[in-house]
Amino acid sequence: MHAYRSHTCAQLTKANVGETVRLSGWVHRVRDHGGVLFIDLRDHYGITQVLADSDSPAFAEIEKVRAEWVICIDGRVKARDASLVNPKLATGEIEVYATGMTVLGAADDLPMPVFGDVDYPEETRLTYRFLDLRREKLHQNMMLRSNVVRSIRNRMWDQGFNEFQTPIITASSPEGARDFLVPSRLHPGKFYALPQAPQQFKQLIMVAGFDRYFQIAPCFRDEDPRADRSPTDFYQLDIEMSFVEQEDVFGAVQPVIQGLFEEFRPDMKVPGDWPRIAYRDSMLWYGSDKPDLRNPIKMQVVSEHFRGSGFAIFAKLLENEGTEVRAIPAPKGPSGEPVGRKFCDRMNAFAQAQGLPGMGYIFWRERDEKSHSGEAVRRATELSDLISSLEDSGSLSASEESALDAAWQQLAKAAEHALDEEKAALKRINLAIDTGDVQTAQLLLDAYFGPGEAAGPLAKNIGPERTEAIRKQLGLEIGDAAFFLGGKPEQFEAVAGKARNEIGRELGLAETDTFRFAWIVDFPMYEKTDDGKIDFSHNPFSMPQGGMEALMGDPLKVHAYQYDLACNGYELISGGIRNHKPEIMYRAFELAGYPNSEVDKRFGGMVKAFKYGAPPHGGCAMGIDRAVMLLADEMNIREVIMFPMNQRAEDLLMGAPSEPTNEQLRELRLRVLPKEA
RNA sequence: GCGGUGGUAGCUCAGUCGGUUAGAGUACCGGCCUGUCACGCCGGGGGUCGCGGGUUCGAGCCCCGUCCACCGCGCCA
Repeated sequence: MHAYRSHTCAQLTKANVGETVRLSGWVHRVRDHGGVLFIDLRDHYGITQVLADSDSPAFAEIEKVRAEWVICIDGRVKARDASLVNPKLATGEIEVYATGMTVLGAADDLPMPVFGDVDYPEETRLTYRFLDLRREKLHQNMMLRSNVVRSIRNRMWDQGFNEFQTPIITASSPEGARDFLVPSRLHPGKFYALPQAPQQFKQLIMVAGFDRYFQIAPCFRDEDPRADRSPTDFYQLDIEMSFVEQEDVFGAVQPVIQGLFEEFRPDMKVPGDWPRIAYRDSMLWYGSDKPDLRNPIKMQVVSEHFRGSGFAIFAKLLENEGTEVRAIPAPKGPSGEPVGRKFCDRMNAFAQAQGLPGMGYIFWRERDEKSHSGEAVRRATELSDLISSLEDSGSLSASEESALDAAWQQLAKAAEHALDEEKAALKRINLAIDTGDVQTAQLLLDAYFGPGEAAGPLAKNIGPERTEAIRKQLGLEIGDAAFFLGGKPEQFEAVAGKARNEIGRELGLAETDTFRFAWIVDFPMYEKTDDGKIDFSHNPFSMPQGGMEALMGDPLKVHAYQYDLACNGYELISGGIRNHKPEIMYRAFELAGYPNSEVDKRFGGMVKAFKYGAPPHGGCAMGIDRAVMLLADEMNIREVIMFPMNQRAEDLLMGAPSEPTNEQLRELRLRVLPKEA
């Protein structure tokens, strides 16, 4: 017999009944009935019920065990009566009658239970991470992660990629984030850096001719965390390919990612059409460069409807250079419940909480028939239909002309008690029909006599014609609403994106059973910093679209061969076609204010390599932690990392960071400055 | 660095308008219990209400400061 076990806690079935077995594991749960007691014995693989009664020689010892002790049980496999079978357990048809027990590792009282799925404070969970990891959910998340990494490797190898390891202790590489530095003992006063990504190494691997590289690579960045961003370190699937254009990278990556998501979430849809969306469009339509496309809301520019309108805030604002008014359409959700004033006011408050002056809104409701009867609405619809068939035929027959005339007369009669402005509209409709201006005629018909009317303070200010034109542009109907934001787009875009999410969520518009992917492309190469300087807007390694020629014009108009893959509101992948030409690289840096000497100093190794025959190349990197988050349906990245840091980048279990000994500091020739008062 | 939310028993939480000795569940300890699988029943121990100050006859509750945690912003592909 093996020292610890003959079977795991998930293995025994009816077929083993009568066998003498040895099991080891943790005491998951004890149920002591006095004369008989049950232990749920748990290991990595599963749970087996152990039974002992007063006839068992081990009974007295077993009565003493407590939750999370590690014990070894000798016993006999016994079938359970049909009425006692536990269908929730794989081993539920049997139990093990204990004849002997050894305590392998006793446990103190627990700071948090392993049994059950109650939420516990992060601090406790992180301090006792080993207990948390025993719990079912985290244990499963980590197994998912392991399986995901295996699947990724297999898929990459199958596509002819080779995995290579790159240095961890290396040179600082200014990719944007803050470096983690490592003091050098052999070179006092000098420091290594931990790589923010294996960026330069993978490009060197391409120059070295290996053609297709990948690595599950650790990356280190000294930045503050977010729920979806681990401080200190995280893992990437790092990919690089030679002799490729952007679409080649997409073509290599999509089957890996799609296959991965299909493999681990068979319950979810993974549509294979991954649109390419320009960065500029993504910001306009979704207010984000990582849009959640499960939400169907697409924002639009509606400035023209507000220019010179009675809504002074927007009308004035539009007189300034670079301003726009954008609409967030809010169609009613699957419930069919009209989007009303209450909801609109709540969203307005949401925008204000995000620091905007507010969001104007319009909602469309059934026409209130105070000024004219429902008859007018019906006649207007008839007339509208007639006009549109007229538009199709192009000219009027005599019978058509008289039909139009009759319809018009009936409308005028039905609208006998109309308000003055409606009567004025009637006249204009007639005129528009006469001059063959079908569009104007229909707009006026719908605006003043259509079945729906626009409501809300903003609608009153701009009047029915403009609101109707907006409704038509946005494709909305009665029961729907729209929100409006104005100003310089860069100042409200992000909040608009959040509002879009919030509206989609509250109205229940978004899909819940789908992973929606999209490539976001054509990122700007440069951006203007707050103090008016030109700087790289992403990483400086991407090839500018248009090459050297493009770098001779306005830098802010240059797009880079730089792309992200967005999935359900997360940025899953980021990559680019690299700049492999030294002269273009020097120029690119020059535009950002770095002289050639600076390029040589910071990327000397790589630029030198480019001078000895560099292939065109490009690639990308996928956040492993993020991918597992999405697959595990977790909102927090710590749920998919074995030993994560807390919000202040501390490892509560290991006690990092910690103070070095004086000996260590002396050896490194370092002195710690006291904290400033 | 800034903003939001929170901090009451080992753990999860309740605690009304400022008012008697701060409660429940769970875990732990003791007793009973031979078919449970969140076993059940009886009893017990366990509290600097994050910390400091203030207002008040009286503070878990109100005020000021401070520390800690999480979420967000800044930052970060």
